[in-house]
Amino acid sequence: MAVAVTAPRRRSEKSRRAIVTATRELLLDRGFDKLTIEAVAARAGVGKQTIYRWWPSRHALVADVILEDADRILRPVASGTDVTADVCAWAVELAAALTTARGNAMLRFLTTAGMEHPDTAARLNAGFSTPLHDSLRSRLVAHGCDEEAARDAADAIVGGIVYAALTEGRAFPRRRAESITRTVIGGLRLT
Amino acid sequence: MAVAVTAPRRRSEKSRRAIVTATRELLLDRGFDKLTIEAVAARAGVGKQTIYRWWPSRHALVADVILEDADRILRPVASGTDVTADVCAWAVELAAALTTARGNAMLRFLTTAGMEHPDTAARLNAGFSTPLHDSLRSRLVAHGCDEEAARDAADAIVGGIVYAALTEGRAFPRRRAESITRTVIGGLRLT
Amino acid sequence: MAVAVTAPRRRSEKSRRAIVTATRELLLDRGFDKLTIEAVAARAGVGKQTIYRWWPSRHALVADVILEDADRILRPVASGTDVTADVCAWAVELAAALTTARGNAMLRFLTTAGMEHPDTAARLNAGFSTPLHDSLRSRLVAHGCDEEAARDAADAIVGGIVYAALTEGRAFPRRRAESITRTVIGGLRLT
Amino acid sequence: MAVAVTAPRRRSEKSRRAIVTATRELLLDRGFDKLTIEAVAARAGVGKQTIYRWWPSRHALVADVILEDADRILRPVASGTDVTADVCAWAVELAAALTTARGNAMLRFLTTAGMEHPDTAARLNAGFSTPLHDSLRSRLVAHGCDEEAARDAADAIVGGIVYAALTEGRAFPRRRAESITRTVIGGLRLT
DNA sequence: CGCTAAACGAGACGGTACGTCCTGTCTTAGC
DNA sequence: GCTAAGACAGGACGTACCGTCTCGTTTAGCG
Repeated sequence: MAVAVTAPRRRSEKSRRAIVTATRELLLDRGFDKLTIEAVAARAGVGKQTIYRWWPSRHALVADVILEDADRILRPVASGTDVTADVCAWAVELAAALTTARGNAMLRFLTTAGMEHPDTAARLNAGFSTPLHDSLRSRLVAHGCDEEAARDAADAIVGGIVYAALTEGRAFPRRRAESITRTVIGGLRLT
Repeated sequence: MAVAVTAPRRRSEKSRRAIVTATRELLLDRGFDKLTIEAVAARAGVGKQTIYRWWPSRHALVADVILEDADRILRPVASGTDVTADVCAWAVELAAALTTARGNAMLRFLTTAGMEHPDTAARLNAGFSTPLHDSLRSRLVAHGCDEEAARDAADAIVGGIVYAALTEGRAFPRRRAESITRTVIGGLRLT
Repeated sequence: MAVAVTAPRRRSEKSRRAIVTATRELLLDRGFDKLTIEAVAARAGVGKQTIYRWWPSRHALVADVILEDADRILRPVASGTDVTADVCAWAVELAAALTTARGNAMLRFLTTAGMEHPDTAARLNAGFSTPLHDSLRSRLVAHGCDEEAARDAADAIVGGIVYAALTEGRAFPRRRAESITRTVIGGLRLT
Repeated sequence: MAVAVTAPRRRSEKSRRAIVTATRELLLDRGFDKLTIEAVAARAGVGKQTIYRWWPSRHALVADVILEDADRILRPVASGTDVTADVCAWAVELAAALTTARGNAMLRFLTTAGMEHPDTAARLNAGFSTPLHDSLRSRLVAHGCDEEAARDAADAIVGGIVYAALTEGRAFPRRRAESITRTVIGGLRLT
């Protein structure tokens, strides 16, 4: 019988939101490695300790902020009659999200934030890469693609788009997302 | 008219090597964001100014170190009779390089180092992503693949492998690199 | 202050004692300026607020602790037949009290605690310096010494011993207290 | 022949003076325990590290400042024909110095600063108590007073005045310094 | 071959931010 | 209904590095 062993530390929701908001704002207009805990605290009108009390590191804080915004990027693949069309549309939408100023910035923070601390990396994978990959893969499987091929195709499509958005930045043209997707899907045997 | 384009900068090669070596060592055993100029200077037995004289920033220094090691990762695609076999072998080799302790670390530094400073990012792209992509793409074109399809396939294969190596780290199994590659190439019309 | 002795303050005597005891202990084994309210609260098993409710500052708390221990140091001058002998004995006893580990520590806290806040200084003077001075002075007056000379001699003896105990610490030899006392008293015209 | 083994660490005299001056000013208008290293650094226009590089603690810094001002208080006893007059004059001057706003403040810092750290206490004793005591004692010895009596008388006079200045603050009347001095000297056998 | 200017090692400097500790106030859960 | 427990805004601590700036000391290349 699960008794509430963990004391329900009376955390101030107001402070939490102020901190997350301040972090998001600073992240967008100064970039990840100009982001300092002191600046966040000052902008949020909060003591530094209140940040350190609830987040172990700057990376973890940024991770939380990004995860809160995850749904701007993560969308399910539509389940219409034409798989290829659905997947292409989804891919273009993904590319679009990753080439907005905000989305591209988020992608970079995402990559950097997970770099040093394995726990943060794991959380970010669970919140991003995995759902992204899974939604595509399961859509393909639902259309008769075998598991392994679906996984490979998902790797290729997601990897192709994300890696391009990472190296080419906002210059990556959305239509190439469609082009890549078609090339990969073309080789699969679908119903 | 004071030209003297080739300024005979009397730069000490000994110091340069000591700095690059010290940076590489510290990078591998402390990680990118624990790397400090002071630590590099101390380990190299060099004054801080000597570093600042020749490199504008920590990112640029790391970029140089990584580029010096680039050939551990970049290999041309073999030009045998079987394109698929050649590309698969190359892909597996790439995955292998990116999943060694050193290679995976380098991939992460590469990603992080290019994140803040556009110039550094450009140099790193020119030294890594571009050659990687090009060597694969040109091999495909040489086999009758049309330009656009070759580019897309190269995006999918390189992206798929690199992105997986980035998110899954050393756990990424090399055989999946082959599997991805086959899936993508399967859809192309090759001679 | 200190009128209404039986003030019906709904104050928990248990907490008061726990706080004072904890303060005394921390004072003796960490020193005055390592003494923190949080540490006192923790050791006394008391909320911080309970301390702040009854004492305005750290100095005041320490003052209370010291005043509770005052009788270890303050003794009346014996009223035997030989003034000089009585005063010398008293002086040696004072020096002894001020050169125990605890007494010397107390002397220092006493001095420091009164330094910043005038009210605290006044309370400490009333509890220490004044009684010390008065008991000596009145004994001398009782033996025919005129008021002014008695006051000066008391200043010289008390000051001489306390100042020496302050500057020389525990190294101050008790017999010098006697020697000083004899030198001063020697100049007075006593019955 | 002592070669200058110790490297002459190129310390900035300008910074040193700025720090000492800032400390003195803050000490006088905010008091010892409101004195913060950060405030000193800010007022001196200096990095905190520059303070920490040369002084181990706040107490040590204050000690230096006080010692630089020592000569405002320390004066030799005049060597005229009348010992009593010379000593009285000296005592009144001492009392005067200790009852100016600045002198009294210094006396308190002196006492507090030496409280926690034995090294600082030793330096301050060597710079203050000892010279004060010695100049008086040697003057007495020079006039035929035996060593032990001179030491006791010096203890009584210096202690009487300093202790009074400490407990009574600026209210201590200078003429009482003379009165105490006369009372003590009256008991000595001088030539 | 000796002069001279640069590059060098060392490290002090004014600063920024760190992560920790404590202050004094305010809130809440549990006896 | 008190009170311990402790979260909060704030501020100073002492440390680590930043990037700049002298200091002497090599050292390379020209004159």
